[in-house]
Amino acid sequence: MKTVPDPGQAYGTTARRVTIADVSRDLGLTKGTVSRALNGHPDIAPATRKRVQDAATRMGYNPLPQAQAIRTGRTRSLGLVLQFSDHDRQSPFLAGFLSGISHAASQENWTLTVATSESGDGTLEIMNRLLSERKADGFILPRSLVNDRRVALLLERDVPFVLYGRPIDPEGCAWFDILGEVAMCEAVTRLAELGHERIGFVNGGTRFTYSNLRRSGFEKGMAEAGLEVDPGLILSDAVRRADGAVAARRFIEHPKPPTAIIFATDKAALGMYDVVGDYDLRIGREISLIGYDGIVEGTYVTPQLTTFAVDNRFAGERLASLLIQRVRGEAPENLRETASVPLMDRGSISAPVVSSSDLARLVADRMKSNGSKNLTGGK
Amino acid sequence: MKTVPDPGQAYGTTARRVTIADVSRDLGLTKGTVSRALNGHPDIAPATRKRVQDAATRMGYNPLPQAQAIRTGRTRSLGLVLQFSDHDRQSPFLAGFLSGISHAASQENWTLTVATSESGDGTLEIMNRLLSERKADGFILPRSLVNDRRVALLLERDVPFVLYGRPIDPEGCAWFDILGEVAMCEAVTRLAELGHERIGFVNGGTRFTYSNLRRSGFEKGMAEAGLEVDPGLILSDAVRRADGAVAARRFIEHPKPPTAIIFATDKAALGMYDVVGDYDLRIGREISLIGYDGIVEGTYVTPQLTTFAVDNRFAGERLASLLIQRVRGEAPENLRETASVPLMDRGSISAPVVSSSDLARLVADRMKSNGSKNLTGGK
DNA sequence: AAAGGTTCTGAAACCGGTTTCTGAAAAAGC
DNA sequence: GCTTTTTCAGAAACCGGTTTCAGAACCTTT
Repeated sequence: MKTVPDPGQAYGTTARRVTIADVSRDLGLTKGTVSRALNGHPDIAPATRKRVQDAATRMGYNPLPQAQAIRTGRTRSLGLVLQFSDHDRQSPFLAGFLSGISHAASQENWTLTVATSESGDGTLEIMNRLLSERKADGFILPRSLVNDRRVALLLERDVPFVLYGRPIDPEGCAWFDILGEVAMCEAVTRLAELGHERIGFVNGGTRFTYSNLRRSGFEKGMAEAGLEVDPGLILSDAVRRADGAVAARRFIEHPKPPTAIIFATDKAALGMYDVVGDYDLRIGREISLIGYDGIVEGTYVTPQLTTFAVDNRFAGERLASLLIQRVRGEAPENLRETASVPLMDRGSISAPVVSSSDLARLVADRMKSNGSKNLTGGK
Repeated sequence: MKTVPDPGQAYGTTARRVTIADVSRDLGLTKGTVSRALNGHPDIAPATRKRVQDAATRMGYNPLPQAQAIRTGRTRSLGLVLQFSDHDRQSPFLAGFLSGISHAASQENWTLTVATSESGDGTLEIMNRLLSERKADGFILPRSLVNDRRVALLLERDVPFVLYGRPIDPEGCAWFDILGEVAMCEAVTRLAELGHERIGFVNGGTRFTYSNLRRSGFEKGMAEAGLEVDPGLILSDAVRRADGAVAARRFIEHPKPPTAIIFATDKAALGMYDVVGDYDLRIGREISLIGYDGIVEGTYVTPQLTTFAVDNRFAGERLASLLIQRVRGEAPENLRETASVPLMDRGSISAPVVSSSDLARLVADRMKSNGSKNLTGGK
């Protein structure tokens, strides 16, 4: 016959954990009274509550989350489902984000359950599983989508959640977000101050809610600087490095090329480094470049990428804190925060050294002399 | 008075989950019998077991992990405590690693609990907390250390764990590891075939068990190639980019400089790109360079870094699978796996274009003409 | 001073499982 | 054919909590 380890000390020599029965016995009260005292029920006399709390502290009592969960349905754990599409398999932002979440969660004695998926359906499926197994009391949803099925699912099932990124429809949603539109506006202002007049904008994925915001920020900046927005100098859906490279070529070969380009994501911005060599252009000289995200790869290129340094650790902390409040019953309307993000000039912008028309001439000459495509770069 | 939601449908309109009582009622058996049947107890008749299993499947019954946990102490979740030292706050390997773990865990209906810490003490503390709250049945320990207090703790408490990286003392340990020593050996062989004779080695952190292995692999490769190991061409404890930069300078300014350098980590290797310009040297021409890890940053430098492409997703999958087996009772001796790692030549190596002595002359000339330090690079 | 309200704690059921203990029926032994 | 053993399912306790319900003791009110 199998010997079954005493679950109280499932792990070898570990001291048996102190249970609510121990506390109640010690005080001469019943389990129920102790439970109600610790959980703040109003029908416990203040003096009794104090006695119980003191005893719990003294005896080192901590309720076992699982035991609570079977009755309450709550286990004090945050759910995070990361969706790695084929591209961004490597999200360097993760480490900071996770440590932010985990840090804030620890403060309140919560934990973090992480799952990953490869598709939207997979994400919904795994969320359902985590819910049915009660492995998550609520979810942090990274990257708000324009049409976000996660939100639909969670709203319908009345499960708490917090978005990283503002949703289209705020109804029932709590969120933390970074003011990307302010950043984009500031980027334009900065470039305009340097003397740029033709500024291109390469937006990110239109399925994300951030892209509309960033675009409007760009347009606001242009308006404030008194510059005209040329629709031909706006592209979108560039999320990968290769996308950025393609966009960069489009702009560089434009009849009236921009002297500065703003990218809504660093990854796309980095694609530009892959192609400028083909045109004998230097970033931060003939053509200026501003990204957004602050990923570390931006420090490996020359000149380093000027960008907005998003603090993902902070974002993680705030999201975790907001979600915990949400699970505890706070209304979503009271759980909405935004933060600004600082511009970090690392050398990829400068005052324009050539005008747009001179730039066009330079490029034309270069392309003629190059003839066929012994060009590097591209995908 | 607070209305308390029926825990069976804690989340709004969700259908009530089917419990073991539902199944037993349906079959006309008792809860105990159903439980024993599903858990493979030998005292259940095969026919009965089949009936129960079929009914469970048909009715969509899944036991609630928390309810099981309070008796068994197991909750089917893997623990992962990530320790981010001040440096490597950004570990790009994370995404793949996590998705590997999570994927393998999902297969078996397990989940992953992630926590982070900033120090060794913090790591032990959070592991203790996760254990006492039964949020983890066992742990995946990234980065085996020479003196690993996590292992000591878990062995003492008899908690299952799996190491990423072979430990010094195998007693009681299960692990997955990549044969870094074979890689280092192969790196030497490759460089020797190209004609290099003076090869430098910049090792990683000596607190990690991998560093001894990689160094011995380097030495084995040198011996096989019939090359002499110059102790002056071996450095260690280079883990950050800046460390790599310092090491690179040391080697370049060596009286008999190496024509090729092998770094035990990509991050350190990338530091070399920051300094070669100061000496008018070109990587992949006057000086060859091989890294190890396969981090994406290696593709942003020119020429791209030749390195060993570690498959962290695969590692995560194996580790999760091994840990699950370990929790289920398999002996650690049977849970030890290693894998090899392919060399990925992306352009930072070539046959030597100058000899070591010519290289020394080049560097000397350059440094003379440079005089004071208007050098970039450094920290 | 009696009636009616409050306040607070105990007792017991409950959550969804697992495990122990017991005994009836079936199989095996002689 | 009767005893002994084995097989297998039921009954009930248990895990560590939470929640409901009932009632004693104390306050008000009239």
